[in-house]
Amino acid sequence: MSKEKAGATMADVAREAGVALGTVSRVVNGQQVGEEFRAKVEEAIRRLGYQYNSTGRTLRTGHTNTIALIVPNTITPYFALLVHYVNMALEKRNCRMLLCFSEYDRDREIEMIQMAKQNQVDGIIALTYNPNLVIPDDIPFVTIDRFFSTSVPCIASDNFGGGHLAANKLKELGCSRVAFLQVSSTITNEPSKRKDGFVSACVELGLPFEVLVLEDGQPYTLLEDFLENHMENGKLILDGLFVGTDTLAWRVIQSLKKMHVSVPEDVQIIGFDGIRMFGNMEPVVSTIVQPVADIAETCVSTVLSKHFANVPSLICLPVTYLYGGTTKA
Amino acid sequence: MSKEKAGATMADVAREAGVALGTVSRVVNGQQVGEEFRAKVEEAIRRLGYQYNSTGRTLRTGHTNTIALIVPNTITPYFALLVHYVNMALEKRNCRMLLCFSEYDRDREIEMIQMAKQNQVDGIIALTYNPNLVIPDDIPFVTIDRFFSTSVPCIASDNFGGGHLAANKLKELGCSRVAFLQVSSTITNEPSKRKDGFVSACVELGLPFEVLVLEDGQPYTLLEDFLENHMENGKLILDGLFVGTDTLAWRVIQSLKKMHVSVPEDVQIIGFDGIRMFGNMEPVVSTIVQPVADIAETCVSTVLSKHFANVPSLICLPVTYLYGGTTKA
DNA sequence: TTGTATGCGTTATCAG
DNA sequence: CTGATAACGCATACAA
Repeated sequence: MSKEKAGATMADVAREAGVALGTVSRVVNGQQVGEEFRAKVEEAIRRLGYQYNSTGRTLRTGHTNTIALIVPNTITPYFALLVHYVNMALEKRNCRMLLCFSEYDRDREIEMIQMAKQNQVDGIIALTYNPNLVIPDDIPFVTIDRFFSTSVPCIASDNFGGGHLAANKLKELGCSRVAFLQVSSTITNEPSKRKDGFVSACVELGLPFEVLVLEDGQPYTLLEDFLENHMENGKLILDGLFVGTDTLAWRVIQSLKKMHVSVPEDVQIIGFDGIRMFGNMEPVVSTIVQPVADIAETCVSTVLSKHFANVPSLICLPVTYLYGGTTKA
Repeated sequence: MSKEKAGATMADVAREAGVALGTVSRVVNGQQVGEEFRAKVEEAIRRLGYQYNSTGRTLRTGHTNTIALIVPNTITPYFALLVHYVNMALEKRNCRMLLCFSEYDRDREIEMIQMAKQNQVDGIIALTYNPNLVIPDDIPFVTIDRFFSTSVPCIASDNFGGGHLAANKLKELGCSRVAFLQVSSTITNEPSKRKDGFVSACVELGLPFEVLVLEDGQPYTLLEDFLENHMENGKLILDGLFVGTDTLAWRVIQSLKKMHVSVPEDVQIIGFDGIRMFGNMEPVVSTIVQPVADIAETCVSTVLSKHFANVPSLICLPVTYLYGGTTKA
């Protein structure tokens, strides 16, 4: 009785209601329609159990209200957060998310972009690592954490400011000899500026510092070697560490534990990202927090911007310090 | 020279190549085509920079090679893992993922399903909590962790077996008085069986046990009260805890720390899920590991099954024990 | 094997 | 304000 047929179309509804196809479309899209007509159409929709089919509109109009998001994976907590907030920002605007994982594979990054275009997405938001990725110019494209050119908007945290903040915080907490530790990808991207900000602040503050940046393929043991080399009489001669990511900070802490160096008593540690236990509980380490929700929101509003051509080419969003047990309170 | 026009279609390619539209379609879809024709078409595709548009095919054939995945969010590590493996399993089959977050909101769960249908997805995989969710019967629908009816395939871990395993493990590790702790959602779902398996094994083993199941809205302090009530002379009279999730296990450990009870010396703790630090590092607690990759793979192969009607209505996948520092080694 | 022609469900233009 | 009709890009049944 209630459902006559599985795939009723607007044409079926029109026939059932005794009106024209166009009228049904107007009702469905909430446009101006006479009250009696609207009632007839709505009744017919109910009777037939009509379900809107977005494919027709896409074919006709060319847009899908769908944005592709390309990230390496969703296992890494930072990416998981990003995916979450991007999707929420999209949904607020009645958009869908096509989620793609590159797994740090440069060929896949290229395939995903092509696939997204074949699916007529209205735009692409991507966090990529392919050193010579070519950005399509026929579709709004926004990158996260990586600047390509002035015609490709890049959204990032204020990485430089974050490095600056970390150095100042360590100084303020009484550190007198610090180091910056990082595992860096081969490409130059915005996160590379964490070091620059840190170094700049150390110089300003007159705070003695060292820097160790491991290239992506190099073994983690090099970092442990660095720490070993800074031990004297069983004590670490550094009393403050700024580490490029929370993940790496965590590993460093495990290493220090094995070396019987206590955190934060012997050495204070600040990470970067703002990762929390189980996603929303306490922070894993004292850290510089990326404003993930803001980043996501900005990516979405940028990629959907009506005047995409006039959009800023680099937007850096402010970071904050968060105590997480690995610094003095 | 290379790109004549942004939106070349098969018709354009056909004209450029001097062949029929159908021939282009056949070439693009890798069907049998004469060698000379194929060459002409491929050349024209190259010249025009033709990009396949999947919308036309969807309109024509009704399928999208897209599956909707509905989960509460992606901040919670377990869901983030699930999303990851589902997407990988889909991609292996050349399918896309439309990711939807319900945020535990029952109304949103309903909206997401409707939205997915409007977007012509080929199937839906959902992990939901709406107590009276009505499952559409006109589209393949697979649920995770929750049995609806024999016509709706449910994929889950062997939760009962996991509870059993936890009890046996605690016994084997020398525990003599144990408890099960859980915060349970209001609906009955597969994870509810963790308790049943645990209780069943304790009875078999003659292991004294207690059970505390908090309803979803109840405050966590009730759990702390339970622990306090089992203190005698500053010592906990329980020496083994099986906790419904790793997240809760972690919170319990924090509470115990405040009560000066040490883990695993005074009390051994086993969680459930298999969450790791930063997604892929060491486990957070000793735990029963859900086979997330298998679950994802099974969901995908089930929802895409050619004979969806004949698919099993409940598939339970084996869990394993993993040492994570909160039990004796 | 290749060409031709139709229709998938919708939007938008144009008449009425 | 409503009705009729022509696209949108592609797959496919049918004719050649």
